[in-house]
Amino acid sequence: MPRASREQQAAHHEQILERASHLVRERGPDGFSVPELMAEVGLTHGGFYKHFSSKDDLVAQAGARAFTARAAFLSDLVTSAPDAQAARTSFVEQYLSTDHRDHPGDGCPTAALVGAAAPGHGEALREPYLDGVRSMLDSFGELHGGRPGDGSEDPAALAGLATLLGAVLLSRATSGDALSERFLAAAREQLLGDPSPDP
Amino acid sequence: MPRASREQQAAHHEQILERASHLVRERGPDGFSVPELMAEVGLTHGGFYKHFSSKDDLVAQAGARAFTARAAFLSDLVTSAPDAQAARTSFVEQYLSTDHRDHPGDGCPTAALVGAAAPGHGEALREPYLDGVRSMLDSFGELHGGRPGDGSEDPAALAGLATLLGAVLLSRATSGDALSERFLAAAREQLLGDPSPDP
DNA sequence: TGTACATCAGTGAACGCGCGTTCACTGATGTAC
DNA sequence: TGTACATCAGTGAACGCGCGTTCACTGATGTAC
Repeated sequence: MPRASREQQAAHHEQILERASHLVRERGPDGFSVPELMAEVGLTHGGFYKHFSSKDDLVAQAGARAFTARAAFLSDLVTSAPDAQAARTSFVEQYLSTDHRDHPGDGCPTAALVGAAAPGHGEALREPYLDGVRSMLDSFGELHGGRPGDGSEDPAALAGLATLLGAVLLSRATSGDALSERFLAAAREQLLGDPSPDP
Repeated sequence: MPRASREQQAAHHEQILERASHLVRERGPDGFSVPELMAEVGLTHGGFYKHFSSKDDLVAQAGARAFTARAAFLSDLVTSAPDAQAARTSFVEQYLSTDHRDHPGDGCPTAALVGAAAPGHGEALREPYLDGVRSMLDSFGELHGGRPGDGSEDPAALAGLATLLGAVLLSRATSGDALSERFLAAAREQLLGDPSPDP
């Protein structure tokens, strides 16, 4: 496959970035290799550098893309709810679902990348991560009844996000044990006052 | 240094394990190499396999050691408090301190290893992690007024741990930004009803 | 519209590197008498 | 207590491997006339 058309090239770029945005959430920046990623998209590794200047560059873009995709998903979820109370319930129940626990690659990048954004793990994800956290605090803060754009100063939104994120990470780390579902249920109970199980 | 005495060998074993228990919390199981670890202890890498059968074996033991050391630290902290209420305050304030945020290598392994214990990252840490979470739930549950040994069924302890862990991880991921301290303060406020800043 | 040619997306071999692990070797330690 | 010798903790060169990255090459694409 030498010399793809511009259309094909754009499609390949899109496929690489899309696949990477899932892989980086599933396994972290060091959990997949450039040859592996390219093979999954049906290409060979050499062409990678026609699309990205380095793996770090790819990781930064894939991270940013994960946050954008997640924001769109949450926006849809909130828009399709009849009122703010229902939206908040949907938000929390989706976040604390076993589906979200079991599919980090399709899920919240704030949770999936929290380790990779910490100091000592490179700078690639730092800026997209901070933007993503602020955006999530804003959406969650509004559902809490806060003023738009004030999520990052609303203690209820900050503590609520910590509870959601802590519960899903603990639930993933204890997958297969009875504790896993209990973390999800306990966080749901605290945030919604509703101990109803996963549907 | 050929043929160390039994005393020296035991001391080396201890030093390797101790250093590894910090490194694995600071950087994760893949964040340090065997040659690096051995050099930090003043030895060469070849001798490593006289002490451990593989790096995975070391990681499992170093993880278990981190949980044991942490349990001892928390036990001291609780014992030195005048009553259960004061112990609970100490526990939460230590957990949500900037010192704990900035020194993951000396801190809570439940937080530091939450990513490495999740599925798809090897089995080495699975068992020590589950034991560690249960032990932490038990101590925290008792301070909440629950019955001894029932922490893993107490929703307040489960949600409380999720909030603590989520806050410290988000605080680490946003280090250097104003958000970092806000996560700690918001979680402290929720768990203690006390928004007082880090001393 | 047709032709000649420059461009460049993708290929696959090759690079240097650090990893986990192995192993022949060294020489002080620990033991047997 | 002294001597002879087997043991084995630690050394350091070497292994195969997969990584990120480079590069000469290919040949269809896209452009200029």
